[in-house]
Amino acid sequence: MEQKEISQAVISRLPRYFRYLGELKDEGIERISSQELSELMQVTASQIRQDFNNFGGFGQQGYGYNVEYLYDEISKILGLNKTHHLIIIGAGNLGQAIGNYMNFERRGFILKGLFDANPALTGKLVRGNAVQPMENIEAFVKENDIDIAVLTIPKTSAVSVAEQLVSYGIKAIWNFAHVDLKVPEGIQVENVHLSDSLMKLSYNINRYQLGCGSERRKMGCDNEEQGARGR
Amino acid sequence: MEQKEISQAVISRLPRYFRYLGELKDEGIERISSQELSELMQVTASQIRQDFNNFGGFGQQGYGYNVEYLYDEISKILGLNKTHHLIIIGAGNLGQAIGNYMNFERRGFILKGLFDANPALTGKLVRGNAVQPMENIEAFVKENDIDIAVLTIPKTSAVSVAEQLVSYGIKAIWNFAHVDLKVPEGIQVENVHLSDSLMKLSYNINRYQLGCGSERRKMGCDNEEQGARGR
DNA sequence: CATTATGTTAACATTAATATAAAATGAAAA
DNA sequence: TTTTCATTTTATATTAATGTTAACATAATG
Repeated sequence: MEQKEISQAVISRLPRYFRYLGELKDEGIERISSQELSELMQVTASQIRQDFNNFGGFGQQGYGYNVEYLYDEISKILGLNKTHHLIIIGAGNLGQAIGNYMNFERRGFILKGLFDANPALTGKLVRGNAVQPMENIEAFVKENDIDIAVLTIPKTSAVSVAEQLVSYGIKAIWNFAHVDLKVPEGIQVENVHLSDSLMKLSYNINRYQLGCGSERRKMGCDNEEQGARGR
Repeated sequence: MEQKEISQAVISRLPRYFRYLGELKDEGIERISSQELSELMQVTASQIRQDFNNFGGFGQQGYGYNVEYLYDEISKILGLNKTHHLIIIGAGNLGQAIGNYMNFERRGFILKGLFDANPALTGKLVRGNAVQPMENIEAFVKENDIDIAVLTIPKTSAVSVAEQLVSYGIKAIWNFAHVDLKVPEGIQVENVHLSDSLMKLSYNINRYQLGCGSERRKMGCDNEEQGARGR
């Protein structure tokens, strides 16, 4: 049957295709060619075709791609036709923000509960869910068929909490803690390291300001000063 | 001088190195070899050496890398020795969360102000900063030497607000709005598309559950049903 | 002087871009 | 109406570029 593993590079691009296709669909556009989509999204047409082809070719020669069909297929590939139940561990600012922001519901990600170690937060309502103490997690996960845990706690406790969650049967962790989690094979982790992202931005600002942006090399761009290295 | 462009793949790894080196430093570790770091970080030693070498070689043969020196160098490469002034546009849940979370201050990212179109939020204090109306942005940016704008507003207004920010002289945008911004050459944009990240997680859950995880192919893994394609 | 461990070159693997081939469309001609 | 045919546009194969890992030669250590 020869089904090859699809690279994460491709997967990472799917949500963006999905977003654009959703917009096209909303505009009532029925069909689109890789060429048109290419201009819209600023990626090469060939990459678009290659990406879609990984999953078996959704287009038709001479016609292009049917927007709605393609949208639905990508939706299935991403597993958005299934419902996921999630809980938020850490009901601080970020946890609450994510809880309240639950636009995700539309895509099948249903928030079922929030937990926090701080007793002051217990009972606080976030989008209709009362924050619970950490002790409740185990029973709650087992009783409510929870797939995904959102980790919005400080890094100091993140590793051990993640371990516990896994032992309770959680299948995936959306990790906002600034630490690398160690999980067994088969448990999915998606990291959102905000500070890493900000540092990358900082690098690019810095780099561009040194005149070494995307333009040709200029003299004096090399800002390495020769300092004592080694010890 | 032959300074080659460093790929974003490398840059993306720097913050993680930086994090590990910071931890080592805090533990009082003075030196480390690429081999040791490799085991700690679960990447190949050769990649570590290759990455560091992009910037001119921070180690010494027979010795390894001096933790503190390397930490400082990466810090400089990432531009963390410079101060950046930032403002948050959109003081909703997410904007407030980021504002409050300002651990970033330690790295030179100083929050100077928040802005929101909703008058109900005007005056609300977030980490000591009163939320201001959008009309104030222009003057504020010019008077306070603002580098970075954090965009935590709905996608409907994000594009036009980004354009305005650029016209006011902003150099970089940390974009949390779920839309692609169009900015002129030289303006840096770093996107944090949370829903994309969640969809990627969903894909991987789904994929693994079909038994097609990282293990060998199994029969019946192919869940493509042959539907009508084209129109 | 043997060992350690980097820097660097070379091999390999992956990803993206380009070129070619084939299928379907849609319009014009029979 | 049917058929032909040029055009559109995908799918596939090929080539090029990029990124990663391995190998090795060299320098410093102890």
